[in-house]
Amino acid sequence: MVSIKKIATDIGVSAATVSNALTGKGRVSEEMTARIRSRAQELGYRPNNLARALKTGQTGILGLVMPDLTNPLFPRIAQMLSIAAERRGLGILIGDSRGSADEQNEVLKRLVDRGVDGLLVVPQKGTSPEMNAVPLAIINTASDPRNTVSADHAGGGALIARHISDIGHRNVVILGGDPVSEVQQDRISGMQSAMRQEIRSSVLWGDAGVAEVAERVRAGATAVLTTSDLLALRVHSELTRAQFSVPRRVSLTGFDNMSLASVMHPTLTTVAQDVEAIADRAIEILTAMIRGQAHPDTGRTLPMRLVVRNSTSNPEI
Amino acid sequence: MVSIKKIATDIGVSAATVSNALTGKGRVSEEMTARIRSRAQELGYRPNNLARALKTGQTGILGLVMPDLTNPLFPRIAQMLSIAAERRGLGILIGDSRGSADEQNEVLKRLVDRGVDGLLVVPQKGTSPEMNAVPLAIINTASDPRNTVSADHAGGGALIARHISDIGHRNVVILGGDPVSEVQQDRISGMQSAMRQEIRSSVLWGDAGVAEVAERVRAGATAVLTTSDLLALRVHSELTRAQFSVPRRVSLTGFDNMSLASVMHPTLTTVAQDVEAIADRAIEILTAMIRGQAHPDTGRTLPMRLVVRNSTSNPEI
DNA sequence: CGAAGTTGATTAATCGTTAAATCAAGTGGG
DNA sequence: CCCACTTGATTTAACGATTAATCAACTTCG
Repeated sequence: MVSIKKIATDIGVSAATVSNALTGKGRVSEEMTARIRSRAQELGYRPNNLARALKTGQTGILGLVMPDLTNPLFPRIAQMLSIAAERRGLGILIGDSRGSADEQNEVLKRLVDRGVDGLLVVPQKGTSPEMNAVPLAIINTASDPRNTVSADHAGGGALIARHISDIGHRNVVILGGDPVSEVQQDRISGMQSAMRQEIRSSVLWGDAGVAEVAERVRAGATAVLTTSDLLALRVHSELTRAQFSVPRRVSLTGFDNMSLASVMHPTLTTVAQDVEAIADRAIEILTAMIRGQAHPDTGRTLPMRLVVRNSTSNPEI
Repeated sequence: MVSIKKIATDIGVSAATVSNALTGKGRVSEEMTARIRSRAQELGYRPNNLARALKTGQTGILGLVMPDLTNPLFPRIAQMLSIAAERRGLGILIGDSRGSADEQNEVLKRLVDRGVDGLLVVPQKGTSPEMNAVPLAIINTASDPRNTVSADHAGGGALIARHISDIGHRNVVILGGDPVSEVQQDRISGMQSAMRQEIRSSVLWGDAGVAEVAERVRAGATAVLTTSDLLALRVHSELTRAQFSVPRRVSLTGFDNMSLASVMHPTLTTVAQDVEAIADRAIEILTAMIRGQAHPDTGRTLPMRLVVRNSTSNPEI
């Protein structure tokens, strides 16, 4: 490996001068800078980030902790984060917080031990990660607004509910996956708050809820609003089994606009998060915190977008 | 931050002794080791991995490069790799090789610059990553057997084809996503080689292929074998639109056993990769290479498993 | 009892880079 | 012509660990 010292002795100058020339920091003459730069180029010099990090205390690496990569939305977030980080010359070290909240904190510690400058966390449902060794940005939970970047889940719920309400439904079922998830709670309360007074709605949860949906439709519900596309797909199976046609007999909506939403039959009405914007803002806010600055967008949620497809229509009378 | 030196002066011993006591390397008395260990514990000492890495030349970090996280199988691989790595005390730095093969090589370089000890690569379709600075393990492409860990895609194709053939189909359509992908080619050639002589089969590709499937069924095909679950879902939409019932009129199979396979309607017959085993072996082989050893399993593929669900049945006659 | 070996610790160098302090030489001004 | 200032480079120390070499103090044994 070719080091700064090699270049130095090579040109006959001190290591400090080489460092200064390459980083443009100290005082080096134009001419010397040029000579050093070109020699570095020739030798194929690549700075040793470990040594640099040891000295400066900054690794240029962010830790990313996700609860469960099987949720298809998270990989998209991870990818966008990775792109946003790379654009700023930062790397991303991943940690998996499967299992308990304790495990989550363990992973955070491990990442800090590895020298990350900051942490990006999509928290386990219902947990609030703590770490004071380095700055920390939380993604996608609206609960803690200090350092959180999140889609406006409640707003998204409202969009869906207004759509359903606008096209004439008056008796709807809301289905959530897990009441522990604050995200899902936000989505549901958004739905509820946006529905006009005259609409009858009730909330079901989890596997039991999925099993009960057909019953509710039989009892008069004309629309099923779920908190995830995957849940919607499962409901669709149940409805098909029970011989209820979507959207003719019952309208169905998802959440998150995953790839399957445009590919299932019928295609699914849902709301989309602007994942790219979330990732970008998360990195922006975190790097600002690392620099010790406050970021103006901290705590503001990002709007969601209604995507109307073929799984919703007027209720038949 | 509490360093080794702090502990040293604290106890009144040299830094080297502390290092030896903590790592268990040099010669330190039982008693002194105990004292040092407990003091380190008290102070909450955490070794600085950067400093250690600088000296030893090993960071304990592996680079992971994936082509496209939107493919839902990759996140599962990433997660399993992350778990397998963590179990061995290793970290994973991610890089996204979206775009060209050039980009892929850029990412590899960046990771090496950051000091990774080795690289795990799921290559872009049709590319073969090169990097001689550090050991490199390739995942899921059978093309280059030296340092490759892969499911037995051809074997998986054979499993599916044999199943279809066993239950009586004699006229099948094979549908691939992209002929550039060697994985998909392997799957398809596996299907073809396992089908009995008397079976008529033809291969379609991509969007045009999806559009043509219904036509082929109308012309007498009774089964559609695809190279991915997502593709199968799209085909299912087309078939439904064309009023062909699955599996009554036509059987349909996917590949990879993604979560949607068990949740769509009808549930999808497919083949599963043992992702955990692949991840584990990949890490195992890579760490062996890093230690400079050869691993006995290098180049052997891992068997796939047939998962029969409701999308396949006897052809109606 | 002296040579050789063992034990438990210390010293000093090093990994590659950065940064503050220092220094030599040239420049300009009064 | 001398003092103050600027420029361009060097020295030196440090970041936090590891490791080879060294050393003092005991053991052991012929």
